[in-house]
Amino acid sequence: MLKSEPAYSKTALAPSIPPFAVSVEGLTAFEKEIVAVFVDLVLLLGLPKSVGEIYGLLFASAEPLSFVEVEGKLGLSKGSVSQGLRTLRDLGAVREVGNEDLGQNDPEGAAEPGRARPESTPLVKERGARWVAAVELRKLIGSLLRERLTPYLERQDQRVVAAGAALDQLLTESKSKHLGLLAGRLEKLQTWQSRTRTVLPVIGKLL
Amino acid sequence: MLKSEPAYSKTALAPSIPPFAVSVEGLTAFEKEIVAVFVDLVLLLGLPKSVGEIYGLLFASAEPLSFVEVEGKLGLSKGSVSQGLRTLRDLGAVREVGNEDLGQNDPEGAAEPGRARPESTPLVKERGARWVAAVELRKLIGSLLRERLTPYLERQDQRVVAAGAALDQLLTESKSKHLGLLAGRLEKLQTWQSRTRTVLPVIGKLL
DNA sequence: TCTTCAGTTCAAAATGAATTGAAATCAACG
DNA sequence: CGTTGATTTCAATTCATTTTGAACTGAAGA
Repeated sequence: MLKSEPAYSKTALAPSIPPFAVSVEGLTAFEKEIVAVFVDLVLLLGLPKSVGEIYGLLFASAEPLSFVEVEGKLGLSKGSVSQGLRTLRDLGAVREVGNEDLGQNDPEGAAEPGRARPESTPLVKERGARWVAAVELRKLIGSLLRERLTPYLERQDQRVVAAGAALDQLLTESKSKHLGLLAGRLEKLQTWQSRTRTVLPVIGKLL
Repeated sequence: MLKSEPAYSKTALAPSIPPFAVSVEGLTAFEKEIVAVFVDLVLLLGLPKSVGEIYGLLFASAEPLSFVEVEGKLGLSKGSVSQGLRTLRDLGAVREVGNEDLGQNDPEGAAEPGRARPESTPLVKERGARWVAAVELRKLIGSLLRERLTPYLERQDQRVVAAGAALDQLLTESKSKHLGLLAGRLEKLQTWQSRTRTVLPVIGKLL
């Protein structure tokens, strides 16, 4: 459901201030910095900027935020918020929590739609879900990396094999000469690849 | 320029990475696979596809290739080849070699009208440079990674510091309450960041 | 049932990096 | 020097992707 690709973006809505110009009017300095941190991280990993903005905002928020709050604070369109939240949920980076009582934070478990409704009590009557950042960065980064790296490694494997076959073909046709050199290079590719395979999990542990 | 003459249109509907590139007609199966390997690598690292194509072609070639050969074989524009070779040279991924001793003629021999190098004039008439892939993959990947990661890490450092300052600000204004939670998160960010710093060099060694 | 509003979908618009192409530059050679 | 061909430069274009926004869905609630 996700793909990749390097990309840069810029938020609309603030055409007047060229360089930094973010739509984020309503963010505190703290929130802005944290958002920037995650925007960069996410761009580095090839996800859309808006995804980083949303995660950063939730990470910087002590209480869960609603869809509408995210939309408003970041000045993103509904579409972007919807897709961004879904992406993040699928990655395990963000969690939906019941909206029962906003007084608390750090909720856990039980988020079923059929929650108690204190009748006639004032306060919240919003029905929308609320979102919190899942803060285990390790897992977050892990799943992001895995999501891109796994398909990548598979493709590369196939290609190296195919290249080997093609080279064998050339060898039997044996106009050989420089072919030994090419064989050597291909071998380098292979060893590098298998090394990657063994090293990556270790890295996962280390981080 | 002008207009029309699109000649080739790409499949705009295919969302994933299409394995077939329009340009590569004159490549052997071996070359195609190797090129694909490096195109993917390079895209993963956020560099332009053409850079991967060029490096892949050189990696798959037993002899050095000239600018024009690269251009022709890959069907890239001069501009792309120029920029790509420069990028690769700056990365240390590719090296310019003198064209004095070509040892042999063109690998394909089809397009080029004979080497026509009579003995008496030992020195080439071609003056263009020729290019080889620097095959130490370790260094290649290393410099690619370093090139993106270093500025990234610097920026992130600054931001985390700024976020800390902003949070302190909030703390002294002390509308505190949830702020402890935020402080905890910020700390997580800091530790994760320093861990990254220490782990990355290790990774560099391992690969 | 009707209304409202949170959330989704998807076609169209906006964006910005990669690529092109043509003119400018440069280097060797005659 | 002047020509020729190789390489660079850079504005214009293309292309892939993200973002938007309006129409839609569906559940609460009156």
